Amino acid sequence: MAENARHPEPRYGNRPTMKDVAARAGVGLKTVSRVVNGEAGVTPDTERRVQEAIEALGFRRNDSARVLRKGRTASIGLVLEDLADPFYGPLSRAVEEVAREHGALLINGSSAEDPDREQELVLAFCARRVDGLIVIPAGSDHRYLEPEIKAGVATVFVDRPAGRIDADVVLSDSFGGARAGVAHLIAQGHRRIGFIGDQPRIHTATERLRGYHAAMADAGLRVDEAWVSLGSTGPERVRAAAESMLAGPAGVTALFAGNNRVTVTAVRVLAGRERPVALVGFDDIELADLLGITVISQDAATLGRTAAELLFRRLDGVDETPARVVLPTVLIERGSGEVPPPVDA
Amino acid sequence: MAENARHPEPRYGNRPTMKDVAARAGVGLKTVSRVVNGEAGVTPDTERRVQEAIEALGFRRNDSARVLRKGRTASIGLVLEDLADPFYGPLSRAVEEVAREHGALLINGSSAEDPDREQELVLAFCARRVDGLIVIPAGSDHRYLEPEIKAGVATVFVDRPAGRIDADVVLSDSFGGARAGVAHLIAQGHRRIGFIGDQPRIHTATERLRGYHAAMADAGLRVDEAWVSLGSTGPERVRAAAESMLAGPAGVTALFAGNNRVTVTAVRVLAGRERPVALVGFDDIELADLLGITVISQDAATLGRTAAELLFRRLDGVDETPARVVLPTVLIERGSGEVPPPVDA
DNA sequence: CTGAAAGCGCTAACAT
DNA sequence: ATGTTAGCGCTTTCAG
Repeated sequence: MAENARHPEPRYGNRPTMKDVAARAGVGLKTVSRVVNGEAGVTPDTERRVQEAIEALGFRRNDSARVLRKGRTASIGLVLEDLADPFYGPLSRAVEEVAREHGALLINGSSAEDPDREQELVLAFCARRVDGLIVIPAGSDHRYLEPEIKAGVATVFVDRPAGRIDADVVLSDSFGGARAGVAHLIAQGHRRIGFIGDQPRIHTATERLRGYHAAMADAGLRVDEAWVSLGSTGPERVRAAAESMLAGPAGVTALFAGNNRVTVTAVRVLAGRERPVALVGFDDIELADLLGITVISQDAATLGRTAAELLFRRLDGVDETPARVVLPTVLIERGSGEVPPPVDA
Repeated sequence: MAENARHPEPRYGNRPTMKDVAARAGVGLKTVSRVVNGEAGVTPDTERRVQEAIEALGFRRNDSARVLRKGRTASIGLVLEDLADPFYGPLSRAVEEVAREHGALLINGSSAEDPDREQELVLAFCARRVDGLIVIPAGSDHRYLEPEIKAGVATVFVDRPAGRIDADVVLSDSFGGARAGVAHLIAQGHRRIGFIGDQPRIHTATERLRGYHAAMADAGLRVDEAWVSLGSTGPERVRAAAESMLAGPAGVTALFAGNNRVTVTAVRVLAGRERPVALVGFDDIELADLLGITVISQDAATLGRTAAELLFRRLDGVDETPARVVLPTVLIERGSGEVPPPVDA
């Protein structure tokens, strides 16, 4: 075995190569390659001998070398915000499923909503020569991707549009969804409605806020600036915002929560109050049915699947102008959004 | 541009290489390599020229070639059951975080609880020459991994032990957790307690069932076989199992749910009944606090982090005998588990 | 049906 | 400080 311990590092990853298999099977290198890749033109007998050598040696083709030669890696990269967020799990899974159908693997990365980290991940993926990229943007300037896209890396943005670059994008109808949700509250008789959303640099946050304003304007309702709060979706901030909006006799009688994180905290805050306050949240949540939470639902899995399908269409050579797909949202009435305002409000 | 359209396929991925950069900067290939990798021994002036060429050409190092030479890919593979399951998102994220600290990327795959698919994913990861592997086993025979492990692929199993192979494993204390949960119900006065769990081929399911039996035995309680049901965690099956256990005057007065999927359905079933039934579930769930669900909580993120740290310790050359880490669970009382049995039971 | 030779883009080892 | 050469393990090309 260790006949010649010359190598400074024994390279414990000293795996057998096609050359080794060829030597053992007494055939040429190319024949092994043919067998491994199921190419035609090998005698059953030769094939058997090669297979035996493969088994005996525990050979496994080195895809790095293969990639180097072929140019394609059969892998795609997905950069999202946080895999631990229940919104992104299903999205990622849907992307994986489509990738699998196309024989590709998925490399995942969480940007933690940090533009630098997004870029770092994207470029690392590009260095690995992923065939395509699905990005949920954290930053607002994606010009750094230009050379990559020019070099042929298919790219699709999801959930939020790319900044300063023209590329495919798949979105949920944040504007329309929020507008419908707020209109629903107005239809219950509410006139003082609060909006708590994510940081204003996040596209969906401002779109949903736009929807809120549109619905209020549609109904001819005034918006007090104290009713609107954008910022971190951390529990402390959301709790403070909600309590401030609800305070006093002229406090809001209904809340619109800008995303699932906000909804969760809002539910906790409202659960502790005697007077019922109406609530509609953007994004569905597990067990929201049992808690009776009315939501504007968007389908994360469909978002992911749509993006992935678009990506693979590009990889298959479709060369249309960048698409902008907007997926509809659905209002699901479960009770919390159907609470009327107090009679004395 | 297209001065010479000789190539049959224009290979739109015709990216610049170090050679191109070298030519443009008027330096040798190795100098470019030095600059790209931040190695010492380059004049500031030379470095600047190289950097300019890199910018101008949009060069990005091809890590496939690098990997081929260096032997390590700085990537690890994670095979889990389903990324869309709220239990695995945080686990995956924790693994990613540790990988990131070690400069490695994470490749994800969902086995969908299918042993063949697990193997397929694992072997695909190995072909990509991941440095290490974290596997949540779907199958019960992992001998197919022997050549890989022998070849130096560090491997850690999580959530369930590997089958027929000796390797590191990180588990939650399923047995102890279930035993404590059931003991808690017994302490409330329950004597007829049902157990609904996952398929018996899943290790955690049988371990939790063992815990159930242990707690019952500890209290000298008889177990009616009609009180135990293992199988799919799909809502229909769980609902049927729960309703059958609850039926009749001698039905169970309390339920122990074997995992988060089961708990969710159990909560829905119990919500529709007039007589209160106690419930303790294994795994915490978002919003369980608002719903007052008592659970045995296990920490998915810690599970993932522990496994990843173990993996990287192996990659750093630590060569101890395989470890078996068992993480404790915590009983969180929220109300549903503190309901006493009806007085007439 | 089979194999030898070239080369994918990079890094290691050795010049200069 | 910089360049040259060889070769990682595979696929491609072309010759037997």
